[in-house]
Amino acid sequence: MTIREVADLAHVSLGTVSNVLNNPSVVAPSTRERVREAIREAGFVRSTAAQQLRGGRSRTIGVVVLDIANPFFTEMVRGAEHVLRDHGYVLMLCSTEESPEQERRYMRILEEHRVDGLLITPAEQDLDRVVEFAGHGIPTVLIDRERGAQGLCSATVDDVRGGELAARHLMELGHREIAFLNGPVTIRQCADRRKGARRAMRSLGQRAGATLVEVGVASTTVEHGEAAVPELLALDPPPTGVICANDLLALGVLRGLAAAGRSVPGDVAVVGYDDVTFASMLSPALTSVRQPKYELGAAAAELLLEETGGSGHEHRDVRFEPELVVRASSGSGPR
Amino acid sequence: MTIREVADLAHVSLGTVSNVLNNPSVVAPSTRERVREAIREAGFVRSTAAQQLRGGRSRTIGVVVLDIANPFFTEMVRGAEHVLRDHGYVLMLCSTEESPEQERRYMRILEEHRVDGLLITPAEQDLDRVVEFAGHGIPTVLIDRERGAQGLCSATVDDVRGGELAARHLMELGHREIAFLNGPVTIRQCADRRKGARRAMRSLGQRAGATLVEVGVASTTVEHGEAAVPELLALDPPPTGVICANDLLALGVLRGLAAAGRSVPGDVAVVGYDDVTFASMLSPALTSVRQPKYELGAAAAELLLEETGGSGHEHRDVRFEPELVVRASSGSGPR
DNA sequence: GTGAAAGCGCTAACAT
DNA sequence: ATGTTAGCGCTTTCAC
Repeated sequence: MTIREVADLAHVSLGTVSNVLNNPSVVAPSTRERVREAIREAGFVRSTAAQQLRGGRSRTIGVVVLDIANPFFTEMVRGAEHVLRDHGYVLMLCSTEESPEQERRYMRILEEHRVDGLLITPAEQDLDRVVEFAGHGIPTVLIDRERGAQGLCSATVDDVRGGELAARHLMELGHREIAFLNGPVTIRQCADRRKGARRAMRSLGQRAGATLVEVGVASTTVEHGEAAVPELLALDPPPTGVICANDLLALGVLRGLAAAGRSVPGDVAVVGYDDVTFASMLSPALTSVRQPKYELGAAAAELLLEETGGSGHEHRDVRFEPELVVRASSGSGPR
Repeated sequence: MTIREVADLAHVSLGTVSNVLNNPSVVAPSTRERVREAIREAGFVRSTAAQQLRGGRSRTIGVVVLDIANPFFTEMVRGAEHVLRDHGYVLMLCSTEESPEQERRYMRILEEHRVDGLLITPAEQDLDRVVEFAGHGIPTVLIDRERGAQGLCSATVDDVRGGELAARHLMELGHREIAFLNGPVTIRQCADRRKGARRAMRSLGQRAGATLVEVGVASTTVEHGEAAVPELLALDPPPTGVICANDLLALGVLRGLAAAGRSVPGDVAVVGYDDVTFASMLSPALTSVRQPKYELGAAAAELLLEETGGSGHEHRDVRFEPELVVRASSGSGPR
């Protein structure tokens, strides 16, 4: 079904059909109705691809996240979807599962699709690919990653601060042997949270003789968190507190600790990161660093729209502050 | 950057460039290399839109789910993404948030994008729109909704059975006043789970004088679950057990019950549905009806590929069985 | 083995 | 107010 066939059906030219679609006011009311009727009758649906070829816009936004299974990203995507759908965009969602290679593949495909914009939480340490992508003229907004010197926008949460909040909390409770269960530090969030924890360590912990030991896992999932528990427990001296790079890891740790017969917070205090919906309902309720997930996605989408809008856009970073939410899992100090 | 410019750069015709892209073996090795070099140099990225216009395929699959914030759908999408990405497809993800209107809007857009296939968990009761969509020649697979008489494929879990398992469990524990906290019954999952619960009621409960009261909410979210607690508690006689249409609702109920000072399972037993990852770690651990989420998405995607493949495809339903996972929240019977 | 040319469905500039 | 036309970037015959 093409515009051409609709035109024949309504006994007008193809240009007129295009006009009732894009510029109805210039068409005489009677013709307009006739054409609309023909469109309905024919079940005509215009082709975005053809529009795109002609006009250049694909009405499509690429969204690249680290892990669609993580409620953090899910909330973030929801925020972005809400603002973008109101502007007629549809999301091409890509979950890299923290693999730089998968990320490259997806970015390639998104470029082939000529997305009108890109929202990305990069899995890769250096931003060359993303900058290159943006250099091809596609508005790009980083999420959870500062734009740095690059000509990009970003929406971020202060992860260094967040890491600091978590570590400071455990130290103030009296913990001296703290483990940091971290994901790949190629991921900025992981690197920054660690950095913050270390900073808290230096400012508060040094005098007190506190130590921060890092345990790394390949991916920030429940499974990896659970699998890391033996290694955590084998540390010498054993940690009395564990900070997890996100709530998924923390959930795994809670599960692993329970399986190992350790009590939380009695034997080990646990702090997560993200404050996903279910964190407050876990057993024990998880102390976590809250991020404004929905707002982050929405802000990134707004930045993208602004940039797409064109005229006089200036790249900038919208920054949110994390907040420590204290619950049972961090207890009241080591025994 | 077009194929034309690449051709000029490599001093060949545009047709030859197309050949090295789509049919490299027919091009002489030396020319092929020259062209590839030009492609690299020029940073050429082909346009899916143009390919689509010519060839008809968009390399895009529409995925319409009820709620992206629900880990159930997230896992399902992951399953679908894994199989589809290996075939060069990218997903256009649309979350209707259980709104039929939003669903219609999204389906329209997906049709304009000429997606090569559609995976959908319908929010709307009747399938007319979906059938119409499929009638336009777009392979369509229903998820979590039986295909019925329509010429469609589907991947489903036996929700009637699941509802039955949940109700039977509570009755076997001795509960006689059971509430069913349900979402909109326009959603088949909700209707079927209720149906199963009622069936269990008839087969086991009648003699025992058990009753099943339904409380409905507008949307199956944590918030709605929590908000429904007062209504649940105001029931006369008050229920000793609550079955929730999904785990998100159950999580909300758990939270609301805690806020109201009721203990679970002491005062009220709670059963969820989906067995999302965090269900086992809630306090108390949630008894739930497990569904094979990832497999469901993957199976639907496979069906879609099969149908896209064309030749000799026969519509069918891939059916999975739910499984009751008993944990603390359902306790050992009413006191 | 390589090039020329038609046309996919649409928009927008221009002609009537 | 309506019609005509040139291309957007590509694939795919068909000729050379």
